[in-house]
Amino acid sequence: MTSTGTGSHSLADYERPSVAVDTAVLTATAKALFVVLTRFHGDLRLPGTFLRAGETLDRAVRRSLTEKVGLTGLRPQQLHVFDDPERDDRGWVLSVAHLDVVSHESAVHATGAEPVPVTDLPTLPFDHAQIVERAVEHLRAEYRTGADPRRFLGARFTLRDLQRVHEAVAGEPLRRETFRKRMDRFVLPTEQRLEGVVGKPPRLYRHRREGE
Amino acid sequence: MTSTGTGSHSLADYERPSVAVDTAVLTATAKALFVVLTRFHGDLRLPGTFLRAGETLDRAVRRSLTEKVGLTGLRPQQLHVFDDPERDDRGWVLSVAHLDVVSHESAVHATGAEPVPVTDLPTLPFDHAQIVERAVEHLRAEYRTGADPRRFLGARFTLRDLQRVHEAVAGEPLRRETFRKRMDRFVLPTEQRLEGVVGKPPRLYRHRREGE
DNA sequence: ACAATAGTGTCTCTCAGACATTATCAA
DNA sequence: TTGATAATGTCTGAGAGACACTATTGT
Repeated sequence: MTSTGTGSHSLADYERPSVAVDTAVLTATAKALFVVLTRFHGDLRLPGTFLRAGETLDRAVRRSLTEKVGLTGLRPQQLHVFDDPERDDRGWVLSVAHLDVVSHESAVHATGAEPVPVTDLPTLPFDHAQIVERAVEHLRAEYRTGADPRRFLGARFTLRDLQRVHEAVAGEPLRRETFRKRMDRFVLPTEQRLEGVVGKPPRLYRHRREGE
Repeated sequence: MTSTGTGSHSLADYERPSVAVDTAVLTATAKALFVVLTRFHGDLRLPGTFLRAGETLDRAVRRSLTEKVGLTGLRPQQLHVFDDPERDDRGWVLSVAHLDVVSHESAVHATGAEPVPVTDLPTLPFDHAQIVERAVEHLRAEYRTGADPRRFLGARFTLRDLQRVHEAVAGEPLRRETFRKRMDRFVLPTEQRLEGVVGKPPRLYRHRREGE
């Protein structure tokens, strides 16, 4: 909107909700997808905070991640607003759910962060379980559209490593040959190979640039 | 969330934003997609309102549509939260953008509603142009997944009419034979035909039910 | 007869899935 | 030499796009 209809109303006429942000920070290893939880009064939950005056949602998310789990430099993305008036017994609180992604190493080393496999979640408060579910589904949709849109891997990578990222995101094994063919559109082979490994040395690939 | 971190804070410690809802109500004719605008102080804009205490976003959207454009019985869907602290010079106002859909007839007859083709929008205030853009993109994505997910058409319809709906949503002409084959998964032919028309009388189709 | 619309058939292309084969390393 | 991994080739089936053809009506 923002129209009050007649103009006779002012913003002060309406009771205002508290607005919080809660973020599912996902990481991927070769074996599974993890979500970063943090401990509050002994229980695990998603990191979150209240939105402050003059602050954007994006900034509130990044501030909460810095404060709660010591993670920075991220690209939060909105997922959904949870708006049940009864969802928080302390009062009227809307929560804007977000998704973000970090490398697994950052998550493991961050103080206050406890990465947990998304397939093995503890009981979470509020709508946090739904948020994780939406975040995973969103990430899966993203990874159906490209090689490594969230850049879990570096500039050069083997197709095997890329496949393991996709398997972690998808939560199921993928056929090797089909996967390679599907990635053909998104990656280009380089002349480099990874040396000193068992088996034929794998070629390193890079992301395909605009119209290559 | 909603975690305050230490527990020493209460909800009252934080300034709270006003929260509004703004809705892009879309309609489709054989020729184009329309969005329902309403006039406020002489200018066109999307219908919207402020969220009230104890109200869900969904209810606020439906209330605003009833009040502003006389439309009811809809299924609003969240699109995005617009959160620029400076977006409304009356104060700190978040807007939760929504999408909804009505038949073109309802929109034309509704008092206060002015349907405008989405390809020919006037200048809109706030983020309303972005909201329309997101709504159209969302509707297009929906119509790529089924025959008539938003039920612009009735229980029985010709494939020609269905194609026209899809063309209005997509904003471009579609190939007839390809379209028919694609719809094969979603619709079933009935024995009825539409009589009294020029050319071979078209068969009426219906939506395919669970596992037909 | 003719124009107009509905509906079907065929061919090609692309892509996914499944299977087989070749290539190149370490141990 | 053997085991492990990388990379390629081939076949089949599904679906999209393009084109041609038949069917059935009103005028």
